[in-house]
Amino acid sequence: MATERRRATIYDVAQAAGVSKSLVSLVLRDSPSVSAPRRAAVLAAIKELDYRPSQAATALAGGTSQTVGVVIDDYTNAWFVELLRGLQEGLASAGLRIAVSDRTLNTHVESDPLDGFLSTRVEALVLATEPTPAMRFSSQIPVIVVGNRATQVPGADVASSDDRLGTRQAIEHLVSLGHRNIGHIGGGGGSSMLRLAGYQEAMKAAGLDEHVVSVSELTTEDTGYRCTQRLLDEDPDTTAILAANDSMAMGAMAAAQAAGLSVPGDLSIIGYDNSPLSGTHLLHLTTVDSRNHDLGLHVAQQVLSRLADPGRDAQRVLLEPLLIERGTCAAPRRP
Amino acid sequence: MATERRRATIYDVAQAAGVSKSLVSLVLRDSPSVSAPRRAAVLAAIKELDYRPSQAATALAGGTSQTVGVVIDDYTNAWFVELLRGLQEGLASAGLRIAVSDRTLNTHVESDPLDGFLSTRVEALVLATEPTPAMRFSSQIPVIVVGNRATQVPGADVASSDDRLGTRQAIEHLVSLGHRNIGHIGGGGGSSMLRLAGYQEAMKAAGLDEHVVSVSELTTEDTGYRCTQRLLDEDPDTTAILAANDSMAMGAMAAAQAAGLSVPGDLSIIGYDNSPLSGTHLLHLTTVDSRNHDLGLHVAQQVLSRLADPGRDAQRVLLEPLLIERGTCAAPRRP
DNA sequence: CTGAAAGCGCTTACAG
DNA sequence: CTGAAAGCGCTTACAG
Repeated sequence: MATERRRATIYDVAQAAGVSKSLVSLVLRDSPSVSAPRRAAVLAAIKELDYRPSQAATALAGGTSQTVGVVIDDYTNAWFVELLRGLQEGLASAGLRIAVSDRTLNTHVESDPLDGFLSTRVEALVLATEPTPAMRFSSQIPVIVVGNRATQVPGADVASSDDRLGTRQAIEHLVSLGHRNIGHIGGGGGSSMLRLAGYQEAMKAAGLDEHVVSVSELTTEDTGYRCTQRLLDEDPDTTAILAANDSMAMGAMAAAQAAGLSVPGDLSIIGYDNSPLSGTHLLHLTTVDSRNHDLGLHVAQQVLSRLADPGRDAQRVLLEPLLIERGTCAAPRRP
Repeated sequence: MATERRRATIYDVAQAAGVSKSLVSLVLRDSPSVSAPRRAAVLAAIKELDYRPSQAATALAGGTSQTVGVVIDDYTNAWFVELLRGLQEGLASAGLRIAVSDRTLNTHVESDPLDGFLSTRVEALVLATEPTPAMRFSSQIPVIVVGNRATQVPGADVASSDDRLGTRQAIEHLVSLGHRNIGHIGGGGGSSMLRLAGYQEAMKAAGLDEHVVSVSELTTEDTGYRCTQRLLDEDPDTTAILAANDSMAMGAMAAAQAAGLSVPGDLSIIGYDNSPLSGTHLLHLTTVDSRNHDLGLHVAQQVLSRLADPGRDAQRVLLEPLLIERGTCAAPRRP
């Protein structure tokens, strides 16, 4: 029944509750200046009519979308999930919702995911991706860049994990186990460069020779496999490998297996990201946790403080990563 | 410069282009009844002013959001990615965009992701998740259920892959290799039940005894590991395992490894989903492809045809899955 | 094509 | 608290 009836509006609710339209609006926005009985009457009418405020009308009349746009690279990248969760948690109390745009998903449709967000009039823009030229000049709205990026966005806040420190910790762990022949496999991008730098610093500090292999910009399981093959080929005495991320570490494990090397007996491996993958029985991978959930929470704070004070100086948040010891590291057989 | 200026509206564009407001509106919606020179003038003004139509105003005035809401379980589930891509491709030509809501993400915030979508006035709802009670009565708007679900939504279209056929194909493949002791590990949910049924049918058809192990509703790597341990414990003569999905298959590989069994030498394993995981060097897993991209395309067609003809009968689409042969199956050592 | 007008469903003061 | 009013930025006929 009532299938053909049009959607209930605020007028219908007011009429059903026997109050004014303004009062309904006040109840909707949780105004304290509404008496309990009237509030109850309005809520009852809302429920009765299955009324839901039109987001379009609310946004247009209120002049605010109450939405934060988030651009990510690709849904398949697991680190976004925890980031989004933290971000949403931190924003929810302020009544802000998030809208997510996958860059690869939109690539065939719009020139830039930014377009949609600007039409939506998002309150702020969170870029968990390498900023495109258009994103560098988004002006008007607050921008928070998440992660270590090659491109700078003028005036934007930045929040990231201290990738350089993370790989330094990983190398120190391997060195403390007695490893001296430690290779690094990596790819391109801002994070990869910092992780490489941390590796180099720590190796230098320990008085050890570097051995870095990279076969492409990508940091996939396949490139990890190929990098490891080359690394083991170039230096068969390698006893440990630090990968730029868990996917590459997974590839390293496959290459070790193919070479007849046991992990961690013959070869120790450390990943990066503490992805769901790394916690599996099959990998049980020692890795570095970037604390993406915490990062999301910090980003939420940056969004809120920026909205409260649009004129404030740009902030930088740098989180300390955590080494997660699991089963892929051991003392080398031949130190 | 122009930092403090308010956003350009359709009035500003009209004025800058020296035309009427109505004409701008026509250009925005690609009306053919606009002369080339005027259209060019309007487009130039739009570019000049960096004008972007307000989505809220467009939706409110036009009475249509041009948005399709998609509810998924969890961003970490890789099969959604291809589904979303196909869906978006199929919807883009009709000018429809998609909005995605992650159920676990929203669980702490709204009672139901449906609320947000109804406020947005989405044109249609795509449920790639087990429908909640609220979703069963969404009424008014078209609903398309994707995947094999335990719950029915009255009047909704359904699109899914033929899971039962998929596991049947998998078992037939194992049988043709000479396996007779084939176990199945699974969990709960609509897909799992159908995959189980396909296993049972094929085993029966081949005159073989079933051996099914399930330790929980979940179909994770961990449950796959534990199911396999139990299965091997209950029947050490098992030569092949069919898992309800790739994650469980990964757990099976870990359990085989822990038990000192080589894959596929001692034990053949087949997964399901053809996830990115299954294609890695480390797994190189034989699996079944559900053709999720195609599924997304079909769902898009269902959305469009339903919007074109709201009164049409509910449709069912059932896609034939594809067995992907990789490296985890071989003839059994002891047939 | 133009131009004036009404309306989409809300929010926001504001006088009572 | 109410009630009438203006306005958010568009779309949609409609007379010219």
